[in-house]
Amino acid sequence: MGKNLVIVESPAKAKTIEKFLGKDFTVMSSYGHVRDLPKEDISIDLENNFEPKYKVLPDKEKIISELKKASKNAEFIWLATDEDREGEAIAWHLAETLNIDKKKLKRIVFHEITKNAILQAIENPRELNYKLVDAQQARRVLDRIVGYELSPVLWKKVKPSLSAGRVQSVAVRLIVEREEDIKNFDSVSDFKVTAEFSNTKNEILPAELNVRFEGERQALIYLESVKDSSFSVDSVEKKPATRKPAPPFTTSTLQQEAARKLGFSVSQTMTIAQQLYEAGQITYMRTDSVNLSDLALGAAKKEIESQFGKEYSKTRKYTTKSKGAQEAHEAIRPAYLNKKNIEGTATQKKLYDLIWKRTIASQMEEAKMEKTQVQIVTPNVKEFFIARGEVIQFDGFLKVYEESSDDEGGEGKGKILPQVKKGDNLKSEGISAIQKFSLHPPRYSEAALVKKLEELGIGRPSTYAPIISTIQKRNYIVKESRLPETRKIVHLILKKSDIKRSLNNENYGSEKNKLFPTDLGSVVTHFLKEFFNDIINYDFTANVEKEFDEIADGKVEWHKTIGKFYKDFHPQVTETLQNTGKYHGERLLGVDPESKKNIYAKLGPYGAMVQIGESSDEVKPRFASLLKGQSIETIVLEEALSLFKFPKKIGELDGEEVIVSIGKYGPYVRHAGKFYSIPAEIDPCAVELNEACEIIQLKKEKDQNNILRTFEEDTEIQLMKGRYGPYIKYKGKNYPLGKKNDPEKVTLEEVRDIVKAKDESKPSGKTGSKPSRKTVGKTGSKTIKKKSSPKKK
DNA sequence: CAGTGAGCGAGCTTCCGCTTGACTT
Repeated sequence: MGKNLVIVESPAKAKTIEKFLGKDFTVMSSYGHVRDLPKEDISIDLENNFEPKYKVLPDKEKIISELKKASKNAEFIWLATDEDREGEAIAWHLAETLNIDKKKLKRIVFHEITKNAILQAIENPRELNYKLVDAQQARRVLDRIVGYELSPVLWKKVKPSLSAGRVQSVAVRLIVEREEDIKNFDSVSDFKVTAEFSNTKNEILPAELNVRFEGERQALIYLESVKDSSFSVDSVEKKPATRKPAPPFTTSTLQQEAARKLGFSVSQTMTIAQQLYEAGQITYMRTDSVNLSDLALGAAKKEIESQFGKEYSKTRKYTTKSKGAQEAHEAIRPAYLNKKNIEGTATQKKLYDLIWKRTIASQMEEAKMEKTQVQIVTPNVKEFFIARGEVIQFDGFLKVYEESSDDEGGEGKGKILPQVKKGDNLKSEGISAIQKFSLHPPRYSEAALVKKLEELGIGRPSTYAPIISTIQKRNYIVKESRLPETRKIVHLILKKSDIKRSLNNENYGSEKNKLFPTDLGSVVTHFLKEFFNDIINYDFTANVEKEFDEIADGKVEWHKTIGKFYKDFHPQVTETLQNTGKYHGERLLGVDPESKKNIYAKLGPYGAMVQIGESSDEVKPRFASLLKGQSIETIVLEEALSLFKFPKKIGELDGEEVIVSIGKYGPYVRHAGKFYSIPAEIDPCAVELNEACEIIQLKKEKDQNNILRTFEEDTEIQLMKGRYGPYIKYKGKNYPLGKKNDPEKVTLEEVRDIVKAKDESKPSGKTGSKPSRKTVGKTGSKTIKKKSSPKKK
């Protein structure tokens, strides 16, 4: 044991640093926060100056006892946690928990994991910054109060087990409001006119008219007016332009680019980045900084000069503009810039390649272009055509990498125009006026949501991925794809003095992996907006961040800030609990023509439903659940009425009744005592006998196909094809076959052994139970039970 | 595996931000 103990947050970081320091230093890791407010209750003394009651996190007991042992033997303890609010707090919690003697404690910080930076840090130790620690305590206490006072309001007024918080509730709100914008969006159409012209060498010049026409009539009038016209070049304008590379990756921009270029989900990107980090291939992946170390700048320069030449290199220092950035780390970059490729899985290679290119490009010269704009006119007609082109004169960083963008566009980007000059006559090869519908605002993808949250200063690099999974787990939002719909659009084509009109099909509205609000998400958001608007305001976080900064600057005392907040907030909680009834997001759809009673759509205890009659009536109202794809916000009376028609007899098959109905697991067909789910894309209201028979037949075939093998000796055992490879199905339970066993060759005996082995290892039959071998001190008597709700996909 | 939807009240749920692993049908 060395006489110096250094503590950092991440074990991978510890490993690297240990190499830089001599044998007198032992480097250990805290694995993040070690102490926190226990989750069982609010753990803040609300009457007594908001004193937090911290406790060592249950899964950190072991690491704390190891750190304690090591710190006893050390002469000095160097707390080298990150230089930001959370890092300072971790250092303080460590000092407190390990009971470190003040004379032995040294606080050091570094922003880059380079030998120089670390040795320099060791030369310049400082004290703990208690003001910064207090800013973190304020942040922690505020989040706890908001989360643990708001959630119970939802339990009582909306539904049990719901959650609300400073971050998650705003994330859900963004998605709910975007969906409302889309619902309220009126698509209008106009006519875009494009043409292809040819010069004397028969080279094609594509162009667009300078205006769009409001309707078909105006478009037609225009086409008529140029039916027999001649076209000529009125002007050729050339302008130089440049394009600059994007800054190096932060967590948020990496997530966005990996989604656009590689199709990775936000959590997938983080998992792969973590693997690269642990393998020492990239720097830390949870960062809000675009800064590169001098070492990296030098390495990039050398790499660029040797690969592309001196003229391609340009050293650039980027500064962060994102709100609330704390910049404790470097940007995400390759650990060694001269390593263009790495060993690893396909996805690791792809992500590394992206990071390498982005980093290198950020240190390259800008691209130089010449943009050309040609105006093409017709005698006696005021509208004119514009052809745009772009010629790259020096590719610069484009040689390596270009950032993608979510929206299409880039007029004439990279398009080269044929040579023409003023006065040249051009021949029209065809002019078309095509109806264009305006597009509703786009739905958020995971990465787009992260981008928006970052803009609002909400959430941190370490939480972007968890936020997205939390609000999905809570069933506030869902990630879904939707098939396109088709509509007819008008095409008017003028060719050789002849105008042809046609109606063409256009696909629109297809969505891939976008975020949609659920009814629950909408209702909860509306509730919070009505009663706690200031908490889920988009600038709430930005405002409290300013106050945290004041605490960190020593201008205010943290208890005061929290006291001021609580004085306003808590009465809203008690007020809402006392004076409001249940909130179900009820919406009146109309009147039932049969009973003349009102029909409502609302959130019931089992999800969204429609209801005929009032809840207060003596006669119980009738209820029916909404189908997938329907929502409280958008369902109309007619659709509601058809939901009350189930269960519905639709005919007979083989002498037995065929019935369509809606159950716990969605719509189904029932026949001869068996149930067959109706796929989501089929509307159960429209299912008739023919289609029902098809559904039955299809299900039977599919079941047949998933069976890999059966055994004559024991028909209860089946080998099945599953998502995670072949598995054994036996008496309603599943057992993975294991990679070693070939489903074609395995014997019945071996299969029985696998079943027996698994049943014996887990006699309860419950899967995924935690191996909590460590007894948890005092709380040992209070058994913490995990909810046993198997998650459905 | 294919109903249920009130009200009462047992006992439970819940936050954000640091970290890394575990493991499915």
